[in-house]
Amino acid sequence: MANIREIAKLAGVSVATVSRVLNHYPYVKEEKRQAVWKAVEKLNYTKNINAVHLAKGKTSIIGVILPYVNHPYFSSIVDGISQEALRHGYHFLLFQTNYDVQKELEALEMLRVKQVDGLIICSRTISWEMLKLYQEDGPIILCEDAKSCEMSSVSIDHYEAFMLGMNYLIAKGHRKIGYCIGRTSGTNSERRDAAYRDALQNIDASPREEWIFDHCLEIADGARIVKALLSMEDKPTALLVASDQVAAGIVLWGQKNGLQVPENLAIVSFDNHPIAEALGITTVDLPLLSMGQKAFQLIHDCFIGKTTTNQNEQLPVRLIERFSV
Amino acid sequence: MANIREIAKLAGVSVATVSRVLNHYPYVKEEKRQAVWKAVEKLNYTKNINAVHLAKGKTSIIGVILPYVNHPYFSSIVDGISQEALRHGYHFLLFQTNYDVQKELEALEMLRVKQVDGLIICSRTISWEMLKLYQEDGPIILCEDAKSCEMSSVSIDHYEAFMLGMNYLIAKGHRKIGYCIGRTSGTNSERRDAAYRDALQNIDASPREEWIFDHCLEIADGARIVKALLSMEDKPTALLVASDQVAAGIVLWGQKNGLQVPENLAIVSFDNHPIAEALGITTVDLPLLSMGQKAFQLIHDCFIGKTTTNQNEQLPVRLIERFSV
DNA sequence: TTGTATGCGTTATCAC
DNA sequence: GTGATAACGCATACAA
Repeated sequence: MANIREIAKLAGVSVATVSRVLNHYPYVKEEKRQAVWKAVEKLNYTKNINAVHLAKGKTSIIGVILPYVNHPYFSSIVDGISQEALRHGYHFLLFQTNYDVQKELEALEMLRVKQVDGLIICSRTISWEMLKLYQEDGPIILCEDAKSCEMSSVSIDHYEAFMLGMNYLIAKGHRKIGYCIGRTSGTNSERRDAAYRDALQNIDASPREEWIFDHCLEIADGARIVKALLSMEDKPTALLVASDQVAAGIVLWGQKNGLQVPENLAIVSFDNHPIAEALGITTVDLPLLSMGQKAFQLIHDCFIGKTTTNQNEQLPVRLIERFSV
Repeated sequence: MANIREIAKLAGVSVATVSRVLNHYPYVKEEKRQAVWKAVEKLNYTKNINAVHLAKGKTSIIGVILPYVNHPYFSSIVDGISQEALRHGYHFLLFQTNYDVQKELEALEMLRVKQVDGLIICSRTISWEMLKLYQEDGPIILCEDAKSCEMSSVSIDHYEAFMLGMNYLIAKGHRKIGYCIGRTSGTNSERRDAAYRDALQNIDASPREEWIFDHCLEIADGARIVKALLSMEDKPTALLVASDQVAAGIVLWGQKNGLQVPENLAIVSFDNHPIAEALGITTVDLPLLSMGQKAFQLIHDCFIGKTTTNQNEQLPVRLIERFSV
């Protein structure tokens, strides 16, 4: 593979001039410019991008940390990041962690070793304290409210979203309300839980731990929820379901097992993915694509020095009324 | 940021020895090894991976080309690639092309400039001829049958899969059969179309172009299909649907509009994603996760020199009988 | 076992 | 405008 020196020799100029031509500098005599391009053509030359990375000390690659790529919630975010990165000539490495701290640490190491210029963390297990150790190695953007820990973030106001759902259910007369969630730990989940409890307190009702269902991620989990509900003596009359996928599962397995939505159980879910529309599920629209785009924009602002302070953006949500309540 | 030279100085050894320690070479005296690690610790040293890439001439990064990341079909494949890459200490860059040839070319360039060591192409628009120009730059694995163009591939036998579905429908007495597909071009789509026509020929039936629905990708497309079917005078009695997502859309929008599955329309779909089980849709299981894993394994075999010839693997499919026929 | 010297392919500085 | 040459940070062949 030809390198810049061979080009220089063939074109009869110095490597510096070749570099200038290749990088579209002004102030190169036209005839030399021509000669360089001719040599490039002739030797079928391409830059070795690793050399560029080394010389420049940056890669134009960002890292994206997420637990699962094969889930609509996260692949929507990735979609947004991807679109925006492409527009700015950036690439991204995907780190699928399955919420394993070891894997999260490995991804963070990529920032230290300069494999990536920055990091977007869609969801995490690792602690904020640990995270902050890597802040000096490059910009990190979190997809959760990180104002209190003094890191940059773009997030959905999950408290507001859950509150919206709760108040809607309450307005429709429900008092026995439970919820389904992917995991109970994590900033976003904790905010949702807080909204749940606050909303119940507002109507002098108390939360019921057995109405809170953990590990709800995909359609198949709906079967488990339905089964659990059916075997309960004192059932909730309504459920907030933190993923349209799970809500769909509940609706569909409910149909088969005599638990009708909304007759026997009201549901408000979250995301507003196509499946919710198809099933007529009332859902809170979460701007996941926008969040991905915004996350990249924030990190890019750091790269170009537009931003030096921590930014914390919140994206609005809205309830979409359909027929599951 | 400290570099290897500073470590060498502080530890009182040469850079070569530092490198040996860092890369776990044998034949380094224990006390020097200790000294090096102590210096590493003290200066909070990390390798600059770009320098490693430059010196080694490789990156341990592969590129993955796909049209959409936010679609279960593709994110399943990515999941497989991701899992397997991680096991072998590789990372991957995702190139979302939206089937845009320009973007596909940009991704291929990453192979030329040594940004990636190899490429997995999940789906493409670009021609085989163009693709072959990049073969000399590194291994390329296609997720489609590429035997005839002499490139490596791991694929699902979509001809067999479609034939399986067709014969099942035919055995159930259907003769008026159409199909839904993501796009009509592409190796995989062409193989499916061939199976469709061959199967009909076997029963002396002829294909009906108006029963072939293009651009079927996600749930929402089901609404369009249902509408089209309802306005047809001469309807098909059965449909092969190349994605569970679309099949789900047809079932759900059909319910709302008086087109019952299977009473008015039989459906066999493909993928065997959770939504198909939830809706009781008879589907052909496609091993997408395995395909992703296998794709990485093939490319890895090239890296370690285990394979020099083109490999063409086919993964088996199986029909899962449920209640949509 | 260890050190020296060189290569990897650019970019960037500085003198002319 | 242009060319030498020094970084960039590491791996490795070769010599000792």
